[in-house]
Amino acid sequence: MSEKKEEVVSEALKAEEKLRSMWYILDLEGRLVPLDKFEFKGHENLRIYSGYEIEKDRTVTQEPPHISLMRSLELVDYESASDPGNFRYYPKGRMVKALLEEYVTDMVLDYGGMEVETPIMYDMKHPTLAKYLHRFPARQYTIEHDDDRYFLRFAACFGQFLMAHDATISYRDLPLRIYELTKYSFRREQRGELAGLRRLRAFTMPDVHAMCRDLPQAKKEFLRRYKLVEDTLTGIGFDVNKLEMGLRMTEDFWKENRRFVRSFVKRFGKPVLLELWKERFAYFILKYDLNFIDALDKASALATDQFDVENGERYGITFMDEDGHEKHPIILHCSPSGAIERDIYALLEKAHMEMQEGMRPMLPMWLAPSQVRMIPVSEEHIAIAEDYAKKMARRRIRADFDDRSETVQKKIRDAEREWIPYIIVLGEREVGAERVPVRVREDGKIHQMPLKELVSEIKKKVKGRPYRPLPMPMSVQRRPKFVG
RNA sequence: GCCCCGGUAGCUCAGUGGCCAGAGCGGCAGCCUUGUAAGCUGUUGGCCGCGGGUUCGACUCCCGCCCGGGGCUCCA
Repeated sequence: MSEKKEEVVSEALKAEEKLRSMWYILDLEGRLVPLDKFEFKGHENLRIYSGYEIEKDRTVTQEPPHISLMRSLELVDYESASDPGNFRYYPKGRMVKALLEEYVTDMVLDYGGMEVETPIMYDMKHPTLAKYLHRFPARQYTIEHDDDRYFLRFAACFGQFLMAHDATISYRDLPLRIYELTKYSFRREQRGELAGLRRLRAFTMPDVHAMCRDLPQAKKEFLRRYKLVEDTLTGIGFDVNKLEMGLRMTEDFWKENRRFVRSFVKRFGKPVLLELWKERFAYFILKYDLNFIDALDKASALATDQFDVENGERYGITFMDEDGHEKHPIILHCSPSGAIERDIYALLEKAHMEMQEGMRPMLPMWLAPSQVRMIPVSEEHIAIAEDYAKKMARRRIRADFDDRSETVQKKIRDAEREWIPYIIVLGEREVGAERVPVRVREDGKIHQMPLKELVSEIKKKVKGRPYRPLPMPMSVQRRPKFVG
């Protein structure tokens, strides 16, 4: 091969390959238990996450259930005209994603994050970045233009650090919290690692950094951020108690901060997988991630936070301390929800698992593309259905009406297949009636109630979450089919 | 990236080394005027993933590529 294309493989990638580390379970009593000694009974997901699974019979190797769901619900789809791992979002999917983006952003702003926006591509020759590239275990997309070579960011760190480098910061400003929702972060993952929405090459990641004065302040901030993580994941619709924590740190950090680490695990409330490194090979000395276990027993990280002791110096980020000396901050890197796409993946997988348990699969109420479907019994009732839908829309509820010339049964079936939480059939009996028959997906029963009551029930369920209007026409008749 | 499996209509899928490649769903047209998970009839619709090769003849066999899934690995 005369013109072999040199691939930029970061040193961190190579370093990781020969990394020496030890694995334990750190339990609630603060004991370090080697994996083969830990009693996993009652901690099945931790066993799966730890990779300590005894050969399970998986004769059927199947594709993750969220893949057919993301398509059949018309949320997301492959785009074969792009690079693999770059997806298209249909109107409903865009709405779900936008709501998640807004929600996570709201949470971070509440926490005190200052939202910024930075470029998505950077000069490979930039001295600071070139070094950082080699500290991050990811493959880049590169863009060449004449003699210049750029890479697409794989996280929000670059822009924020360069910004912080130029800022004048006093110790009084710390912890300094900077936030960006990267749309997108790009990582050119190995082809075989891509899987539906679980692992992409372009993804949307909220990234909050906190510049801290010293280790004690960083530890305090770290715990505050853990609350942000917990609240965000819970607010999205996850049960944090069902996630598994991976904690990684250097042996030195463990030795010097045992009490802190133990109390953190206690705070989490379950035993965690702990990886100890003999020496620091990465830019961080501690990191954790919260992992979701999907329908096929695959684990993938959602939220994460890290203690970075290297980039303050590498990027020349300084603050003026009380003693009049310039110092480098410790930087915490956190994604409170993990990638937004991955949240969608996890929500779909969760719904699938619930379906297997005999429940009707649903998205959280605030994310349901259509929350209420009005079904007129015959043509004469379309007007009332439309009227009711509009009434609800005025109360910021996503309601629509099925004005197609189909049987009531067919329309109900279709609404159920869309996972619509509430279905109301409207006919002669409902004209001028006080109450309407609401078919509630959650319990599968029909509840007679005034529209008003349904409005307040929905309001209660979506409280504190952002709102977006119906992402398509209110008339079901007037909607294209994006999939099948 | 490597190994294995797959790609046929918008969707799900059947099919054969050779006459015009099939079904269901969907779309469209008409009928029906519907009461809590699929009403009836008709009709439309296919570079059989792309390129090359073998062959009298390829959707079918071979090679390469692209796309998807699984495994290895890895992460948000």
